[in-house]
Amino acid sequence: MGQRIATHGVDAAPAPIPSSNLVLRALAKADRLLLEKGAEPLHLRRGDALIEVGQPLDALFFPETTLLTIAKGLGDRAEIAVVGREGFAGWSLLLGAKCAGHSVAVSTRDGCILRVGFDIVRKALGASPTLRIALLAFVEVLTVQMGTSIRSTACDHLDVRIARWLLMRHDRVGGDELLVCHAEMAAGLGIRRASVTDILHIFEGDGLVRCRRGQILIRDRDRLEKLAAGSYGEPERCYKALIGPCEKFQAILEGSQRASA
Amino acid sequence: MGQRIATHGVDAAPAPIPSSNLVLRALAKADRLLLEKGAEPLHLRRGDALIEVGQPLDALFFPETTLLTIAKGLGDRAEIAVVGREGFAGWSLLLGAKCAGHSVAVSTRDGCILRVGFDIVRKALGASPTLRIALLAFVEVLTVQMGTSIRSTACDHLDVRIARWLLMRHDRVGGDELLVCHAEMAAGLGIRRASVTDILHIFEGDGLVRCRRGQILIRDRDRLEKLAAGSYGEPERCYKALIGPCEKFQAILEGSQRASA
DNA sequence: TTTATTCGGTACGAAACCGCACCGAACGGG
DNA sequence: CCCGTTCGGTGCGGTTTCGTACCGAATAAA
Repeated sequence: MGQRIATHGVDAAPAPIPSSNLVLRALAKADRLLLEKGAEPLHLRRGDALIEVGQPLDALFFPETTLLTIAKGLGDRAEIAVVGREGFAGWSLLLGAKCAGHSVAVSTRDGCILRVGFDIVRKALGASPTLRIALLAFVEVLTVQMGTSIRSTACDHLDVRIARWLLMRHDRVGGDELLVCHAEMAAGLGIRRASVTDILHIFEGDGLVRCRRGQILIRDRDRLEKLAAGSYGEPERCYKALIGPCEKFQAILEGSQRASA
Repeated sequence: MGQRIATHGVDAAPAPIPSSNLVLRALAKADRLLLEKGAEPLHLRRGDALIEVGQPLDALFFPETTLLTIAKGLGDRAEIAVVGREGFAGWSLLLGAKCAGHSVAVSTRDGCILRVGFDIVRKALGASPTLRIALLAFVEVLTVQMGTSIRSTACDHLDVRIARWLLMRHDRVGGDELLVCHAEMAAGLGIRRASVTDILHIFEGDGLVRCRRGQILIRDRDRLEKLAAGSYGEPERCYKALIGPCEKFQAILEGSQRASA
């Protein structure tokens, strides 16, 4: 609730070109320039809200070094997707919506994001048929991710759901360190904070993770994947097939995000 | 499973034109004809599988008098969406996917559906820019529906989830009669069959529904909506805003679906 | 009509989670 | 360095939901 609304344009750093966003990187050079030219780089802080439910949508947001949490609901707010620099937020715009059906907020340390106003997007889409195809591919990945979430939430026990949550974060962050508190995880998953603590303890006892205050270190990714088997992996394979190689989405280029300390 | 794979073309009834599918009806006349001309009407039976996970996608399916269940998962299969004649299945094709990421099956009494092969769709999309916009609008509605499902599944108790399930079916069916068995509901929701039975009894005691074997009668829709408040309604409002009026998706034209008895 | 199958009613112990609440430790701001 | 705040560890009773299983009734098939 004490969420700052992102103040567009403030802290406008020099535009990082070429962007490190993987969707932009996967574009044909001409298409990429169409978007990057009109892009407005924003420096955001953890907790900043980019999109609030019901507000008009007017831009796409391409994370550079941030992680975005897409959430839904007023009282009980639950995460419906997580987007790092392998994707973008605001896709509803491409599908014809005028207002946001969910909220988007920054959920990692401070970082950068590219904002592309919709007038620019529209013009670019008009100029390039291949651009639309590329952007819609990520929407497909998202629907797969959401479908997997539904199934997992409905059928899986908390340990599996938490493992999945950790893996998805891990994919989208440089290094093995996740900066989250248990309460944040619990809210995203729609469960008790204490349940998160309990299960993380079990994970820690098994050597899967290592926890400190506000931080979780991933120590044995393979076994986490094994634990989440059936509920993890499909969206990632889908991404690879439609957009490009990912492994860990962050592994492709490292080193450009150690600027916050 | 004992699912029949749909045998395309068999039982090809005379093409019902204009279609009773609401997405097609909402199209501009020219756009609609583009699709309907190449449409192949299929008569399907309950349980028929239209799309199986991993198989190549090659068509869109516009329900006329059927209800489609979109499901995900191998062992534990859960419903991720339900589509009646207010929408269509196979949307991943519009987003660039070549293979199905989920399964689609018929889940009401026998009925009709229009199959439009993707070569036709592609040609039509090339010829009409407005057609793409119209079809993508339904994808937006679907993402909203899926997001709502995630939140509901994560945060709501079973009675609310079941109420939501009933309402969504009721919206997409002519009349107040749902033809489902408890086991089917349970599978879709990823819960126990006995839990469904128990909660339906409570609903029945409150006068919300009336149950017979393989059938549920909706008796007090208003109170069902009140019960599901917060988890029901948003996708429907979204539909109205993007595609057209709906109220109950079936209320618009009645009478054409009493042909199965 | 008879028979096989599906469907729903019911029960009961066990497990998973929840709600709540308390408390110390770690951390950040003054 | 002190103090207010956030974060995590922990406990416990209470629900909710599960797993499983059995059995009669309704229905479809023979």
